[in-house]
Amino acid sequence: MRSNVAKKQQEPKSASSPASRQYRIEEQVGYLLRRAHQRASAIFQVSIGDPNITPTQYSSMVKLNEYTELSQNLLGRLVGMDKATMQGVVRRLKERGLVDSRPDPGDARRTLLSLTTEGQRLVNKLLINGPAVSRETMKPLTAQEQRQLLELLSKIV
Amino acid sequence: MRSNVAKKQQEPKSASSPASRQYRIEEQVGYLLRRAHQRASAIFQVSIGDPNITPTQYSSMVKLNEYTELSQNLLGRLVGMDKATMQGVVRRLKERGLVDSRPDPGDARRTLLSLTTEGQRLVNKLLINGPAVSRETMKPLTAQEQRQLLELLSKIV
DNA sequence: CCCATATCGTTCGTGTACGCACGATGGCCA
DNA sequence: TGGCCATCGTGCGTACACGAACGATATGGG
Repeated sequence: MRSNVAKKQQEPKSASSPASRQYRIEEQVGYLLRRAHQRASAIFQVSIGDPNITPTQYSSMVKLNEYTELSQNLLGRLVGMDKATMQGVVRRLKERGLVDSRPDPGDARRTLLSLTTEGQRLVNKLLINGPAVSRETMKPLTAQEQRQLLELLSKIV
Repeated sequence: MRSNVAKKQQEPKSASSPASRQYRIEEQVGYLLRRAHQRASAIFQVSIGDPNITPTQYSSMVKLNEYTELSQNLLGRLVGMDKATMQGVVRRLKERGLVDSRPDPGDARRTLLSLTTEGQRLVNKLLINGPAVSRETMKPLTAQEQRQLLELLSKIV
């Protein structure tokens, strides 16, 4: 057994705070979002069906599966990723043969991305587990709370 | 002006889906948590008052301000960070002279961490802006929705 | 008392995440 | 038409995030 969080002399300060509501880091949105995101990622990793696919790689592939072909920049906007971040995600997907690219014939600045046959096969397999991942993440909530959470998150994104 | 998201021939597939509710990546918790966390971090960065302090560094310093002295591992548990992640966070705070460390006299495996005088001064300055960061992040929500969101997030962390 | 087991902190490898600067290209308007 | 400005992709630097492996230390049960 470990000692219970902290030794006697290490107890939190500010035991007697005035009427002003004290600031607790555990009650701040940013902190809770970070923790919740960590847990969601962990659940994704064990439940999606392929330990080598990350959440961002998954959402990129899902979007490419919807649109067939997209420029790297547009894909980034659709999945909410910085172009510098997108760069790395796409590079790794290409290295694994899941995504292909070709220059845009109409705009020399752009690269058009698409799923390879293997990429399509993989996404369609992972999509089967997608709902289970979300279900597991929101397991502690009632059905109504789950709807509420999604709605509230949509508003602050 | 940019073309509106996608060209004609690039419209999403599965236009006619059967009665089965289709799977939209934008409606999945994990996806929304990632986006919301991104936005929260961006707001933190511009509103906390020091562009060189990150959210994780901030929460570590706030906890050290509460407990005066903590082992690196315990601090990590209190702020929800992996020990490998904690390592880097602490190293950077020490390099900037905000945190000090000494070996635990009672346990040779542990390192005790504490804020330096400068670290204390900085945290107390940042703590003034803390509430504003949370307020700005939840600005799109009503007061009731804000309470709901915090409660729901607490349940799934 | 000694050894199996656990904890603590470090290091390595991989993967997001983003600001910034860069060169190439494209679009618009004077 | 020529030049200005935006966009696209890349590269670099910094910072979280975590699994895995490691050596040192601590602890409890036989």
